[in-house]
Amino acid sequence: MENFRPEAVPNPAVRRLSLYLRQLEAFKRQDQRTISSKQLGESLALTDAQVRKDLAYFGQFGHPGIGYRVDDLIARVKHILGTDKIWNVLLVGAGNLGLALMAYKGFENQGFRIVAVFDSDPGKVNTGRGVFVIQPLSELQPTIQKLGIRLGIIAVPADSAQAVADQLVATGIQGIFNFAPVSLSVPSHVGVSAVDLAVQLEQLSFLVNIHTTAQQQVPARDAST
Amino acid sequence: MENFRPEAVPNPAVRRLSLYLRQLEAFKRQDQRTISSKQLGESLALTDAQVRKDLAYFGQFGHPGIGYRVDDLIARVKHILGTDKIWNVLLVGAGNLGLALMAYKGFENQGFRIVAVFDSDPGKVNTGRGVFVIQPLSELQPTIQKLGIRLGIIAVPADSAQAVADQLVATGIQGIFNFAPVSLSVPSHVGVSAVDLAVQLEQLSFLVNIHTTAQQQVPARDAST
DNA sequence: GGATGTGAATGCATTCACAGCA
DNA sequence: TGCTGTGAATGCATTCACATCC
Repeated sequence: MENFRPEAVPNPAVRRLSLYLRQLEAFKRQDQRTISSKQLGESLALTDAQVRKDLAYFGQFGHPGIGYRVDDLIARVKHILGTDKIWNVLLVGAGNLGLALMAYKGFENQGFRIVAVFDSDPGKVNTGRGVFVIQPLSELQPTIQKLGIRLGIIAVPADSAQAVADQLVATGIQGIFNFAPVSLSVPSHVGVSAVDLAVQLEQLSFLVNIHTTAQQQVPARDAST
Repeated sequence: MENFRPEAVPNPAVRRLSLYLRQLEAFKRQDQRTISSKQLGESLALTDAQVRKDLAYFGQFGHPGIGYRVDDLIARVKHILGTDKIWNVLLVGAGNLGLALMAYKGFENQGFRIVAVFDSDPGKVNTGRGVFVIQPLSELQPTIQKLGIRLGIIAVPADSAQAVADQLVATGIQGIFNFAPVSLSVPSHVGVSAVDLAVQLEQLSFLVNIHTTAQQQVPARDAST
């Protein structure tokens, strides 16, 4: 088995591993058996050296003169990322976002299965949403134990997110996927991954503003058609 | 006005600027008039030096011996990020995710207003979804010009995302907020910000796996209570 | 005294360039 | 020859530490 020291792997390399996996699956769909670091890099606008170094953090997967065997690399990357098996996941928050997440097919494809849904609103509890029955938060602990849940998704408003996180941590959950626009504080043994729409929107706004401003510096001499 | 060279600003600093803004608004709600880099940093688990350096990339906003005036800094950061005015935004894709985005109040609060919704499915076109009427993609160009839209959100399946991006670029859109799990390729004058659930999930899975593995190295001697 | 802004020093990530293997 | 894996060199971001100002 590949053996690597996680603390020696740069964070950006782990991010890119996900991108490699997706490209590899695309290449596989096109029946490509083998791929070079150059090809894989070009498909993602990265250098070949970057690709090789990233993969080498995790083990020796390539074959000099040949490249990487696509099937093999997919399997290895999935194993490294932990997506070679099913994760049972719970969802807290059955608002608009929660509903969209319940309906989202992508989770299942990636090996993440939402198996329980919770909401603090008594009006929502025990109503069915698709295949899910919404439970009260008091059921967190027994449900987690019964179903062997290790990951939780937080899709509640900002002001209750930290409280929900605390509850999840108390039940022994190991990872939190946070959609609320706040930085959660959790013990170091709990993993957190966040989707922060506010931050992303502001980044986009900043990017566009820069371009617009740069344009203004070269006053818009209309040279069209 | 503050004047900074965008190319001299590290990307991570721009990300953190968004976080600073959110904290500043929280401090303002608690009627705090002034804040030091130390306070601001602690609230986000960053060092004071980091905060000062980040802000200094954009101008001189602080007062030695005093700190930063909260109101003032909020206004300046908003101006830098470009969220001190309303952005008209269009949305392509009226599936589950699109519906959630239409219902999401956070956009409006941040100064992003969805003013038009498009979908390629003829069965959805001209149906109303809340306050929105879904238009066919053929209406992109005229709508963008009529409403002065500069940003587009892509909430369509992976296999049509690049085609939609190409159409948006062709209409002269300046920024794209991409929810589809693909790396879009667009000209360099078009800004892209992406939310990639697949990548985020895999990061979380990786994080949790590391902790689990580390735990296994010290075999679970139960020392509870 | 209490705080900012910033050059200098450190640390981390990427790129280079090449030895070595199929 | 073609390609990987990797030490060495570079480049970028963070942290330190201090001159400066209210």
